[in-house]
Amino acid sequence: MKTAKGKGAATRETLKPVDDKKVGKRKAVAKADKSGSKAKKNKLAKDPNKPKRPPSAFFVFLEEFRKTFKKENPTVKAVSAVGKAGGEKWKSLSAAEKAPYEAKAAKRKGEYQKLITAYNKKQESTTDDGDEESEIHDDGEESGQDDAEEEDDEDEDDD
DNA sequence: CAAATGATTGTTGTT
DNA sequence: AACAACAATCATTTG
Repeated sequence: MKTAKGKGAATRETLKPVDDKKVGKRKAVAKADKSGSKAKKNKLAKDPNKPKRPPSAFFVFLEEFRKTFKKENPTVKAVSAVGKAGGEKWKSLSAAEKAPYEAKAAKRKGEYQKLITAYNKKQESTTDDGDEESEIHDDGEESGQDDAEEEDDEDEDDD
């Protein structure tokens, strides 16, 4: 067993290179850039068709928590209040309680990956070199496809 | 009037 | 591998 302090691959021990409670506002998600000027935003083009990221277990839990929170706190006004309360509560939950939320989040993730794949497939068409990959040809196409089969499987362990 | 912000954690995406 | 930004929400606030 050498490797002494190598921490080599950090098998156990929580690896936390950065633990900043607040990185100082990661970003305020800048959006809406339509001020006449066309800023050539190379790299990372955002497409309106790009599926949004799936909600994490925390968000799934939050959605329900929000309702409850507002129900018990109809006077609350800031979203931060629910966020803070939800965050603390979330940490208070046990893995078993988070399980159902994670399960839902996991499912959402699967669907998202499918969407992303389809989205990527559409984008994959042009083999042009990458300079101006933004081909702005707006025009309806893509006739329906993909039928969503709503499947609600409730697997609850019996106790 | 319209858009950003604030606050939470988790997950995905990019380098 | 590790960091960076974003996912929902909604009243408040600023330009």
